[in-house]
Amino acid sequence: MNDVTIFNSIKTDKLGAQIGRQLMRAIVDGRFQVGERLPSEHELASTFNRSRIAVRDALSGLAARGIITVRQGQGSTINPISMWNTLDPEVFVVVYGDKAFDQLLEMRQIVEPESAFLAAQRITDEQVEKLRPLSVLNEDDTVDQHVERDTSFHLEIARAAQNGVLLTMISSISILLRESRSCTFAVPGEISRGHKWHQTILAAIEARDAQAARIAMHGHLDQVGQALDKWRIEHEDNRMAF
Amino acid sequence: MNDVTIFNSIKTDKLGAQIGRQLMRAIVDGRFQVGERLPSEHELASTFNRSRIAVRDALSGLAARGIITVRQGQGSTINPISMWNTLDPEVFVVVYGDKAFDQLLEMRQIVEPESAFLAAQRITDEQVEKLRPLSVLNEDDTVDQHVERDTSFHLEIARAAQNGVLLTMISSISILLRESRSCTFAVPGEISRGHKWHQTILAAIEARDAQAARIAMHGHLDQVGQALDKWRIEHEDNRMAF
DNA sequence: TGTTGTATACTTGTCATATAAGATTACAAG
DNA sequence: CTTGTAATCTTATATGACAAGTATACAACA
Repeated sequence: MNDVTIFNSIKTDKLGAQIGRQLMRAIVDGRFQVGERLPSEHELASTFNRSRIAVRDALSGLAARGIITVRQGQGSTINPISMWNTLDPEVFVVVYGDKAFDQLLEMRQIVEPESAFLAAQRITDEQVEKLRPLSVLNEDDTVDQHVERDTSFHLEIARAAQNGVLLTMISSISILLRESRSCTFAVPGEISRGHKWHQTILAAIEARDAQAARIAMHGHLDQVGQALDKWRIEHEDNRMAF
Repeated sequence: MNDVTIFNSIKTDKLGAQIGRQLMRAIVDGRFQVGERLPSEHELASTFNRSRIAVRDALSGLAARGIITVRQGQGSTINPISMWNTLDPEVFVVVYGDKAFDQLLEMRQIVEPESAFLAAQRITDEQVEKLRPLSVLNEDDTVDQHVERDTSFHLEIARAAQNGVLLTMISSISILLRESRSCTFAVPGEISRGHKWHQTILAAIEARDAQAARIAMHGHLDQVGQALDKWRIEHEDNRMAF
């Protein structure tokens, strides 16, 4: 009855999702060209040796993510990548792999300082109280707890900015950022550095000093970028082994 | 055989999408609480007087957008709004209605100047050639053509910024912005003002002057905001009629 | 009292089969 | 060259069935 997770969760994916992933992988790998037609549902059912229902599940999943367009009587055609919903985590990991950290960080550096800026102008007293405990990073906690706390802190700031679109964007990024955060928190001394920056940001927001909040958030993200670089240098030899 | 579209396209939505929209509307209207269970597929099939297949289509659509979680043996439960993919156009229009223009514009003012900044630094000669014709706004074209051209121009700049995440964000916004653009282009003189700003932005990017590109994009969006205000004043009386 | 097994009823997941309806093609009729 | 039509692809929807996960109540047991 302890909190530690010993066993991995048993994978219980629906058939449609599994088939969908295989199809997505095939599309991303270029086995089907943009504009090309996929095999018919009947054919796919045969090749995967599953029912048409399962195949339809998979196809409707791909269609919902903008990857294909299904039309009655005509079949399924592959959409240009510009139509894909690459912010969907399922799509993102396949399209970008694990090496999108730089792009994500660059995006954060564009959006999050402004998020802090607006938050400092618009945050309510209630939201300040909610934000304060989230700013603490305790050395004794586990990596997962750090990731959780850090994510919540940045999300709460976005919420305080009182712009639903901004909040949605940042939370989309947050989901994709989980792995990156695990890496940076593994760098020695990063927790206390992160903690100090969080306090600086919090103080600026509490004081309703928008400019200071923007600058502090920018500095914080610079520090995150440096941590990411350090982590990479430390793990470069591992990658060379492959 | 002319280009002008006289007739509206016949709506040919799939049953699942229609049922899904009705369910989404019911959820947003608060007829079901967060965490609550939806009626079973069988019950829903009865109430909508459709097959279970159609209902399952609808539910899997909602699940793909993060609105509900479907679990075997347990039914479908409604997720907290933080899990909803509100960037999905289908979800966005229901959640935010038509009055999210301000939030969208604020988001653009955060993201797009940086998009132009990065584009000026990273654009290739080929991309400049693609961008140039898109910058032209011709007074003789239809509103739809303006919207199309304008959207492409801003998207191409985002593409030139060479950051997939940024591009995806801006294209997500673009889809939601279609209606807003139709409004602003209806304001007299707005086409030529937009044209001039586009030329300014293009020139800055062509000259690889990142600072100038950022400033120009910011000015352009300020002008769009003013146009939106003008449009609102002009249409205020119409809204009072309701 | 508290735990364990079990039956039961409810849920979604998957399947096979059939029919409706849109899309495409070829081709005959005018 | 256009129009109508049949054939044949495709997906859309319906029906009925069974498998399998989940929750609950309750008996059996310690």
